[in-house]
Formats: sequence, structure tokens, C-alpha cells
Amino acid sequence: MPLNDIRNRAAAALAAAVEAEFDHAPDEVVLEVAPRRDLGDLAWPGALPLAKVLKRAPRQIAEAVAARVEWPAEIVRVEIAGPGFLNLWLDRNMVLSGLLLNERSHDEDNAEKTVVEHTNINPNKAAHIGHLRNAVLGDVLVRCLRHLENEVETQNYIDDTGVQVADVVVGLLYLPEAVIAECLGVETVRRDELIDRALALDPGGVPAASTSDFDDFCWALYPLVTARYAEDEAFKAHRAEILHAVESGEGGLELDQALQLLRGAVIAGEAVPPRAIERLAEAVADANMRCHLATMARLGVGYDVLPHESDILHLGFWQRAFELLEASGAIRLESEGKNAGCWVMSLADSPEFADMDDPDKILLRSNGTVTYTGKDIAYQLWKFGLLIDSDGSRHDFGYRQYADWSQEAAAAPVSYGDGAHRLASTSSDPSERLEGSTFGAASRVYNVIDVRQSYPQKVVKEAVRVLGHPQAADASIHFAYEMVALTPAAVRVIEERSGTSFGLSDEELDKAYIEMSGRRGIGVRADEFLDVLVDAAEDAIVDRLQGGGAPVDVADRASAIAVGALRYLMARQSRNRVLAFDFDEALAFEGDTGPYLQYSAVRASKIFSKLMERRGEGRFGGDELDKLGDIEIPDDLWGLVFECARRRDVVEQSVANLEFSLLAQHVHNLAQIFHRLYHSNPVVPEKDATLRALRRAVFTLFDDEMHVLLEELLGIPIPEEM
RNA sequence: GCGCCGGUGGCUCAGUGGAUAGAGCAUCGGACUUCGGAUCCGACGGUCGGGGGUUCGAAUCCCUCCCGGCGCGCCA
Repeated sequence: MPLNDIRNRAAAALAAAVEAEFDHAPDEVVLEVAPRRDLGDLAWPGALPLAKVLKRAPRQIAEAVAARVEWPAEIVRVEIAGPGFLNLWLDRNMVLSGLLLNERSHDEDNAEKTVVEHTNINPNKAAHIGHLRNAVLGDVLVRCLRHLENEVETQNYIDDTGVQVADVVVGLLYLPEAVIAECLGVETVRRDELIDRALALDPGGVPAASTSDFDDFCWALYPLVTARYAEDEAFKAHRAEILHAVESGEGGLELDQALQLLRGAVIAGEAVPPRAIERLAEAVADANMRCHLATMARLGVGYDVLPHESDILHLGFWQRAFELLEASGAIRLESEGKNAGCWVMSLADSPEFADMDDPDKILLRSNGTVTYTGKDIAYQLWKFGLLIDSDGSRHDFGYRQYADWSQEAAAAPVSYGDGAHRLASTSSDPSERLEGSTFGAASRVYNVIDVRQSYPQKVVKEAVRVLGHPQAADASIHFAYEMVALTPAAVRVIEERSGTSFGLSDEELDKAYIEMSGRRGIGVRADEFLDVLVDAAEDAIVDRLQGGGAPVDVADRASAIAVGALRYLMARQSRNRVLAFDFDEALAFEGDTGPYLQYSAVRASKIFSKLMERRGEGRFGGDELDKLGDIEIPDDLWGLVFECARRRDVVEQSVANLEFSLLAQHVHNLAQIFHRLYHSNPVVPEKDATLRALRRAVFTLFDDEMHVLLEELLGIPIPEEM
């Protein structure tokens, strides 16, 4: 029986006893986990605060309550300790057998639909390690919510119409051919041929991860465009021209046709037709998005739907949101002052914004275009199913199948192909539907975005509220986390490896960390870092085997270790602390790391294979419970059993606080306890059959628990061998 | 200026008002002819940024000050 269940029943019993004894209902009866097992398993400190109210000594209160409580069967011993703590001991055998039989707790199922939006990488360059923090935190949240029986839809928003994509197109069309060729690592040829070659890096479909894809080309090209803007004001005119072409919305061209038009224009020395530019931008965004999906697939991160910004624009989400905002009086047209000609939302009535110099937020610019926040409001309303047309129906996207994907095990890489999971993309044709699927219309929405987006996120939440949806506003949750930055040492490593210099000032290099910047090209690309991790893991595997060469499955082992190291690194740090990335620390495989955890699970399963080999005994089955007789579970083994029983508490608390360092710490603690027991409680050589059965039972429990915690919840694969 | 976040051993970080502030790294010293040493045991190391307050009890809550970071665009 999981601990939370026992705890709830014990707390209810306590509350009843307090009320019966003192005719006083306590505010809230909270049973804590006792700080040390020698102080019991659960503890109630409630007698101390009651002392004042009841005007009696806390120990006296505790004694009187203890004498009255009708404890659940799992509580076998009660003691009063210190100033008045009520310490409780559990029936160890009952808890162990409950866990081995996988008894469920009595929680209600949560049928409400939850949307989690994460990853959201601009499709104009390769993902960097900062994006990995977003994706890992978002993915772990999704996994935990599903573990807690929630229906979850995972969205990865594709900002395919912004200036960032346009900038890459500017680079392709207007940077010197020699510069583009260098980014591609090829000889200089005519521009249209260079563009052909660049697009050839997009393998179509969703590729297996590789190291030199279209996104890496863009990673090199994009900073050159922004640098050129800085030194040549006239060059910026190209950005406006491309943006205009992208937004023209003529569409309808196949990529081949667009490239033909482009070729003709290049040869003739004429301007490229806007229709061709629009299609080229689409190809750029699409290719980068595919590369991002492939990168995330390596980590076992998959999605349900890819909402495209271009579809939000084409389908008039904002226009409809505007009508709703205007009708509700939430926005007004400014006729004078600095915001003259703009539609603004006043936030002066919201307590959180009241102190601001200017509590008005512009949603529609004086030139008639919508701001980013405006689009976001429309999107947020859609997520809740609150973007309603005048006829009462939902204003919705069209949808088409983008890909199928599968995952062999809970933490295995995602592979795109004929899989059990469907990945949908939005489309701008609302008549396109996917049978059996409804998207959006959730009752709770988590937006995983870094903390710098707190202000716009608050505005979006407030907009939902002023539109008359206070419940949805309260259920709009910004999962904020601090950014990933680089230590000066890490920057030096990248500069050395790439043979380039970012030209950072001494002042910048003197800081504790340096912010990554795709615009300046400063950063560690996600795939690049994963490759470094895999290499390091392979070296470690070979080293530790002490001769004999590499095992045949070294690549699989190394990738599991790399993913484990990375995901744990991202999960263990509390979210509102800047993660200063350092290669040495990130490549550590010992101590408080992913591989330490993986090793504990590998070790546990190794016990069972040896046990089978030497004694013909396997994992402990639920039908073997009688073999334990009435053996007393000693303190050290009980420590492990008790921690295993706490899982649901830990997961619930992690989700409630959006703090997965709690979960990480819990797994680490569990692994640590196991490693100690491994040395002190050998199984295979143990001659006493009952004691051996007990150890086998406890380690079976641990093995099962690690599969849930690592694979199902943290997405960390457990290799067969390391 | 206003707002948010951080300041905990040499370093990197945990720590839901509760009992002796915990890990990892680093340093030093140890451990198995037993299931794999990516392990384990021990030692060293802390005025929890400073000061005041609330409380039976404060790293945790309140006030104030100091240091560091971020946010407050008709940018995206």
C-alpha cells in the first residue's frame, strides 16, 4: 500500500481523535515523514501548535490524543518524543507485501484534460542546450501528470512566420555566395545551387539524428546575417522585403517550382518572386523543425501536435480574439498620447500590474498589425476551447497527420515511422480533420517558457480573466525556469574546438556565466553536446572493462548513458536557478549523476541474473510472500522499502511545485540506499533461505521502482549493461 | 524607479515553520579470494549574505540593508 494512502487514513483518524478529545477541530492534520527512521516512520507535530490554543502542555495533548486514536492497521507503534512529537511506526511486512502486490492507492482518477506546451524552438537554427532544459522539464512534467492519471496533450509550438526565419532567408538570398559556401563547407558555386545543397541537408520526413543537418548550417549562417545588419544599415531593408513576401500569403507553390523560379531569377539577375520567397521560408522553417524533432527524439521526447503560427494567422485566430476582447470592453483604441492609434488592454484593475508606470499593454499596433502578446492571447483562448465564433462553435485549426512515432520502452529514443502514437500538425484548411482526435479545449494549461517571459505570460493570463474566464485564468500556469548559460571555461572550450572567437570582452568573461545567444552564435548545440557525451561514455565503457576491447553493443550503452547524464543534469537543478553549463561537470559520470542512478539499476538486475545462474532463483514474485514467514525486516532494508512507498507523495509534490529536483533527489537517495545495501546485504552467497528471500524481495521492489522512476518519469533509459 | 529570482562548507547544488542543516565534486585515509570499484566506509570542511522582528521552534515567515541576475518595447 503506498504511503500516501496510509498517511491519509492515519491523518483522518488523528483529526477525529483531536476533535473527540478536545472538542476542537484542528486546522489541518499533517503527518510528516520522520526525519530519521529511528524516530519512527511518520510524525505528527500538531500537538505543539495546539498547546497555545488549548492552554495545555504539548506532551499532555499528544498523550491524550494518542490514547484515543483508532489507528489504521498499518500503524503498529506510537511514541511521544521530544517536546511533543507523536511518532508512528508502520507494519513493515504489511507495507512490503502491499508494494510487491502493487496495490493501488484510493485516489480518484483525474479526468480533466491538461495541455502542456514545451520545446517551442524558433525554426531558424539548431537547438542548443538551453532548449534542452525546456524540453526535459516539459517532458518530465508530462510524464508525471500521466503517471498521476491525467489526460495530457503535448504541444510544440512552431513560430514559422517570425523575423528569425526571414533572417535566414535573407542570408540565403543576399549574403555573398562565398560566405554561404563556407557555412556549407563546399566550394563556391552559383547561389541557386548553394540553396539546393543547403536544402538537400533536410532529409525529409523526420530523420534519425545526425550531426551535420540543415539546422547546423543555419546555426552558422544566422549570426552572419545579424552581424551584417549591425554593420550595414541598408542591408536591413532585405529583412522587410522578405517579411513582406512571407506574409503575402499567395502560397500554392510546390518547392520544386519555387526553386525553379529562384534559379531563373538568379541567372537573369532579377529579383526573386515573392511567391518563391514565401515557399523558401516555409522550407527553411520546416527543415529546421524536422531537425529539432530528431534531436528531441534522441532524448525520448515526443509530441502530440505541432501548432503553427502561420495557421494562427491564416485562420484569423487574432481577429476572433480581437472581437471578443472588444465586445467585453477589455481593450480600447487610444486616440492620444504615446499609444495613439493602438488598441491597448488596460491592466490597471489587476493588482499585480497596478504599480506599474504604464499598466497598458498594446495588442494591436497603430499600423494595424498584431503584437506577439496579442497572438498569444488568441492561442491561449484556443487551448482552453474559449475561442468561440459568433455561431457558438469553436474557432479551430485544421489538422493533418504529420507523422507516426513509437518508442520501444518508456525511455527509449522516439522513432518516427509506423508507430502507435500520432503526431499531428495544424493546417490552415479548417475542413481538414483527423478522425478521433480533438485538440486544445483543456481545463488546465502549462506553458513551459523561461522566466524572462514572465511579464507577457502574466498579460496573457490576465486577458483570459478579463474576458470573463477566471477559472481558465487560474488554470493558466506559466512553468517558468531560469536560463542555461555558459561558464567562461565552457566558452573557451567551444572557441578552441571551433577555432573561432566570439569576441567577448574581458568584462563579460569575468562574470560567473555568459548568456547563450543564437544571434551571436554563442552556444553549445544540443546534438553536438549529445555527441560529446556519447563519445565520453564510450571511452568510459572501454576504460572500465580493462582490456578486451569494446563490447558489440557499446553504441547503445553509450547513448543510454549520455541521455541519462543529460536528463538528470537538467532535472536535478531547481528551476529558478541559472544553470551555468560546464563541460567537466556535465561529463561527470560518478557521484550525483544520471549514470550513478543507471548503475544502481543495472546492478540490481545483475543480482537476479547471477541468482538464476547459481541458485535457480529469480525475481521475487507476489506468490512467494509466504516464503518470508514472519521474518522481521531489519532497519537497513526497511529504509529502502519505506522510500519506495513514498513515490506518489514525491511525484505529487514535484508537480504541485513544478520542482523536479525533488524527484531527482528522491531517486538519488533511493539509489544511494541501494548501493549501501548492496555491500552489506549480499543475496547470492546468503545461505539462510528466508533471509535470502527477504533480500530478494526488497531488491525486486527496488528494481521495479527504478524502472518507474527513471524510465517512466524521468525518461532516463536503463541499459542492460554499462 | 517598480517588480521577480538568487546569495547555504574551497567548488556545484538539496533542504514543503519542526528534532543533530544534507548530497556530490575536490582533498586526505580506508574496504571485497562474497551478486561488477560508474560502488562503499571514514576524515576534513558551515556566523545558512548582514542586521532587526514574529514564534515553543526560523536556512525557511515579516521588515530593512548589501551583493548578483533578470524583467518592465508598437522587438519577437
